[in-house]
Amino acid sequence: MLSPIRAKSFDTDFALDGVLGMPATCLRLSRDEEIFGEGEDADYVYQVVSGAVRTYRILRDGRRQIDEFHFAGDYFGLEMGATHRVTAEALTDATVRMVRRGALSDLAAQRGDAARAIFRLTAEGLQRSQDHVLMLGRRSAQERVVGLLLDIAQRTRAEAELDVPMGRQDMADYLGLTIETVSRTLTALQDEGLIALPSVRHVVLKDRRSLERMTA
Amino acid sequence: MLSPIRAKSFDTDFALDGVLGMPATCLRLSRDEEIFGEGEDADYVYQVVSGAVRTYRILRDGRRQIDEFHFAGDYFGLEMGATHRVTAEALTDATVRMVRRGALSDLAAQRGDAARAIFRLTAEGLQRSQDHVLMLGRRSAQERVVGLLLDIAQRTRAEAELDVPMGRQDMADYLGLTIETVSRTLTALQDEGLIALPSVRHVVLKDRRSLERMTA
DNA sequence: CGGCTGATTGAGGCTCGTCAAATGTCGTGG
DNA sequence: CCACGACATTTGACGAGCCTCAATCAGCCG
Repeated sequence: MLSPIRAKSFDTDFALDGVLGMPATCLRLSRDEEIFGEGEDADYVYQVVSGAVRTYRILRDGRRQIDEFHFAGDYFGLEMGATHRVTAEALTDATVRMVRRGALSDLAAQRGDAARAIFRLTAEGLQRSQDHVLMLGRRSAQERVVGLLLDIAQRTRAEAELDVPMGRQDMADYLGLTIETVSRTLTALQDEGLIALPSVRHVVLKDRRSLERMTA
Repeated sequence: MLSPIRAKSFDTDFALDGVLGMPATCLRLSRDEEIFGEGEDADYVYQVVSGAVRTYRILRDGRRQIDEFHFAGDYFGLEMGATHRVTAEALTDATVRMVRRGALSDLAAQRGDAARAIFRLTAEGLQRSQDHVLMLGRRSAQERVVGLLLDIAQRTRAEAELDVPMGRQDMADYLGLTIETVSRTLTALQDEGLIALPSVRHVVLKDRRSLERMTA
């Protein structure tokens, strides 16, 4: 349901990898470790090397909305503005590369392809966010859960069996649901024969055609 | 609740107005007239001159999600990719300027400030979309309606009394609610003394402080 | 003054949230 | 290897919030 950004971003990756690949500092993170916080100065841009990352915001009363999950190869933290608008944390043990924002804008000023690559990443983020809006505004709990599973499958290049790197609470906070509704929805999908749940963090898509029809 | 993009985009407006101001074709539209459709070739970029515009997507079964409302000065239709991902229609009678996408990318290639301006517009769109996600994922009907009213007030530079340019169905489809819930919520806000509704498309913010506290 | 469209109000139902309890999972230490 | 404890997930019962369907009302234009 969410847009297949990876297929389209090969040259993006290529253009930026020249930058982010070389002088980048690598961070090793353990699960739930914070990478940056909402409101902090945005000095760096990041790329997931391995593992996965969540970015989120919280309301005063504690309600949390996960903005996006970031998988290997994805960039994050490249919002405009001097400060981060979201908090970023490792979803699992992970390693990320970071580049100084200044280095990136220097590069963008020198090389048009790099500037275009950064622009494209931002535009793809916008598309993903718009898909997210559609999901939250107009889809049922079941459609949302299915949409997330298919999105994870696509972004992690999984076939039938997929590895869900986040817990139920993370899924709920991404989908605008509660943990109980996510759990119930997954067992309902299992009962309907659409998926199997060999373990909590593994899902088998047993009828991908039907699942995809639900999210169209 | 939504981000105050206008305050930050003065130089953006300035940089692009040089382009969009001169060789632009102007379209006069009457209410509900389509500007472009989802899936059509994205040949132009647009700016609202007067009136307002909605962009939206619809699911197969007719559910509609309004992506964004665009007011005077706002740009729209500048997604990457060859085709439009949303449909754009005039919310009211409106006039919009349009520039060929090719002209814009030529300019961006020549002038760094123009490229940066376009990038900034996209990044601001992303921020707005993220705010929308938070609203749809984690806010109650009342909080959503209040958020929209305050957003309209801000973007149209209204003080206490504001002009709501869209009907209840548009509000509902932006907020992920039904028309009845929007209507009931507005009368509830009126009963609580937080707003007044002198007419269907006019709202008076009677207690802005309380309203703002609801959306923080 | 009708007639049309859009908004409001009402009654009832369904989906999802809340609260609570049971069950499962995993790491740690015996 | 097993037992234990901490934590995550699942399940259940119930309620709230929002949706659906339907009727009424308000505004607007001929």
